[in-house]
Amino acid sequence: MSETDRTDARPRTATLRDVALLAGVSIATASKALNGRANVHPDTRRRVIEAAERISFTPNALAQAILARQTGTVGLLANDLEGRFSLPILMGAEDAFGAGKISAFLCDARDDAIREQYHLKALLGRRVDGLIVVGSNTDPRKSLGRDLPVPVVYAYAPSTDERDVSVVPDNINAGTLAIEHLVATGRRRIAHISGDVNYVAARDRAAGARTALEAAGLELAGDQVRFGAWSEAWGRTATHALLDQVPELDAILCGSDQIARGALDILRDRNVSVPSQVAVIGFDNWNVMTSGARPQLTSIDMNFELLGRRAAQRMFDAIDGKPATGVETMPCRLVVRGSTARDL
Amino acid sequence: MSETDRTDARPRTATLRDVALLAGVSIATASKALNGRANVHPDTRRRVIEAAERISFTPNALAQAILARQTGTVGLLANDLEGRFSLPILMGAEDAFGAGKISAFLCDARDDAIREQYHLKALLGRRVDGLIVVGSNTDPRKSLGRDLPVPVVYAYAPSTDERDVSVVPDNINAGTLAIEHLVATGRRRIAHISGDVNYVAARDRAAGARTALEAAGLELAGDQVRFGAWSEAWGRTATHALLDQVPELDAILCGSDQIARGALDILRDRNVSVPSQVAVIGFDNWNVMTSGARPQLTSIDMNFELLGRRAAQRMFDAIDGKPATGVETMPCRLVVRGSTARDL
DNA sequence: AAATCTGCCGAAACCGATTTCGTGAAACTA
DNA sequence: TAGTTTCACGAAATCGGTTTCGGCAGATTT
Repeated sequence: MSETDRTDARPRTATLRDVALLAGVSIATASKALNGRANVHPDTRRRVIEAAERISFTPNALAQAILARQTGTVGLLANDLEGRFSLPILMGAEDAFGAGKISAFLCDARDDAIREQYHLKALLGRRVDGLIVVGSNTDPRKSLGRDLPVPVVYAYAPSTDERDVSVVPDNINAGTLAIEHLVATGRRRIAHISGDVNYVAARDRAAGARTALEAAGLELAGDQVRFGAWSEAWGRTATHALLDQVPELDAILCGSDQIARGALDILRDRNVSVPSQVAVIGFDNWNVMTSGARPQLTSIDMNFELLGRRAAQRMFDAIDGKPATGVETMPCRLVVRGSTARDL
Repeated sequence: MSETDRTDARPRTATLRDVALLAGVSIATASKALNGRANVHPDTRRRVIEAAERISFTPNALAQAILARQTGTVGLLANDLEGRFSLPILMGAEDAFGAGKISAFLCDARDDAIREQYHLKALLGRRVDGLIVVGSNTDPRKSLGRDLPVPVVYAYAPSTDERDVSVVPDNINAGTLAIEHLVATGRRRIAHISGDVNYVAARDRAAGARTALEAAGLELAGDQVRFGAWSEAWGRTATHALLDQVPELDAILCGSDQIARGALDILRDRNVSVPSQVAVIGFDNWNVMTSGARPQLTSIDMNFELLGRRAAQRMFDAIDGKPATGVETMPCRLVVRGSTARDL
């Protein structure tokens, strides 16, 4: 104990050689004993294991990796500064990796192609077994290329190259889910405020909503989707205009939780009761937005953890066996709260 | 090109040996040529470099690390599921690591000691050069121990062991900054709503605020700090009670941006004008909270990136040279927006 | 007693790099 | 021309593990 006390003289980490020496066996035998290989006498094995514990030996994963040609690491190449998507995805991936034989490098390229290439190079140098690329939004993004030495899975934002593997949330389904919920709770005059029309996510959600409306024999209140920005401010602006134009509406489908927060604020300002007069629903199920709202906000959860798990799964499939191709969409999930449920 | 087309037969990654063979030199010479070592003929060097590019050779960082006894990796052991703190800290650390010679493993222990030990073991096995431990709140946390083979820096949450190195935001200073700003803008009857009193952050901010109030010769409006929860709901509840008890107040210091959002909502409900009648200020400067508020919310930024940079710095100091000890506090930063500035 | 089998162990090769040191040829000096 | 220096290069050791293969006891068979 006294020899580890000096903070300024870190002792060399124990090596297998040290274990072997201490146990009085060869390095080869020590290795076999610790890895549960056959043809080691029980007594010998016990001695080796004790020796290893005594000097708290931890096998050098680098040395193992260089032999096995597998590092047990993956690279997570993210572009969303906030980690809004990449962190849940990382969690999901970590779960999928199982008991944790795998560690993840997290890099943020900040939507900069140069930085991305840079990190890519670094990750390949570290011989990651695979890569998960997380976009900053659901718009398709440029492929990293098809001649990489490791499998790549694109999560959240699909690759533009159809031969790549992509896993994305099903925004169309999300729009449908939202409308179906509103219709099921008796709403008939439903308006739609969304974010930037240049985003595929905005258009897909709108498309899904339109389909569901048609299926229910309804028309969109206010004639058209009001595209704008992904902000509370836009939610407020649009809701004002909407209420002026369509005073009789009984539900607002909002393209994001933030837009929904804006809508809720204006409804309250104008003494429109939620949910009794008007229901409000958002997308993303971002806890910080939904739980603080008055009333709490019903939202469509994009299932990022599921997305991450699936992406990890796809990576493994590619690593050992047959790689898939194409874009796989993952279902979303309705989370009902006070802004749509009259009896909550 | 045709040989890399087959997706199901990944070619072995190029090795230095391949480069040497292709350039017609020995492995040793190839290494020297690529690393800019002396005593290599210019022509030879050129040949080697060309060969390396031809087969897009990337040196195996694992092999390098095993020799150098330095992996160029660090472990980030986080506990905040949302990544609210650990991600900015990771960014700051990445910046501090310079041109990117260093990659970071991100692990989330989810505030579970078992999981933490597990990840710790894995990271040590991968021979990280150092560890940064990020807590889920600013309360002191248990040390990982003093007999680890690598330096550890605790960020956001300090270690309970004073011999460890910790870098935390200066919550006392944050409270002072907030009050000074309110006083400087002419506020005199300032109330304080904060979060869970069990959190050191809440108490420290309150202490800093009290000091600044006394320095200005003021007393807290409403007699005492109203501790509660870190939520919008508590912000609303407390603001209601506060306005009933102290109708003449002209500023509310809120323990977090979320509490501040709640306060703003109630002020608006009760037709109290912000900032002309009452100023509101929050902590954390969480963009999603501040920018959507009406008016936009003045807040104290805890400088997480700076924190991360400093933590990384401390780690390097410990790696090569003299390790520091004790808790270092980092200054915070006032960000003025419409909720306190009459002319914004 | 000789021949065969079995179980346990260690020597050595290997992974992919870096670095030290020795060797041979060319270029210099005397 | 003989002796010395300089330069370019390669053989080999090294890092920390895993795995193959051969050898040597001791036990079993004939």
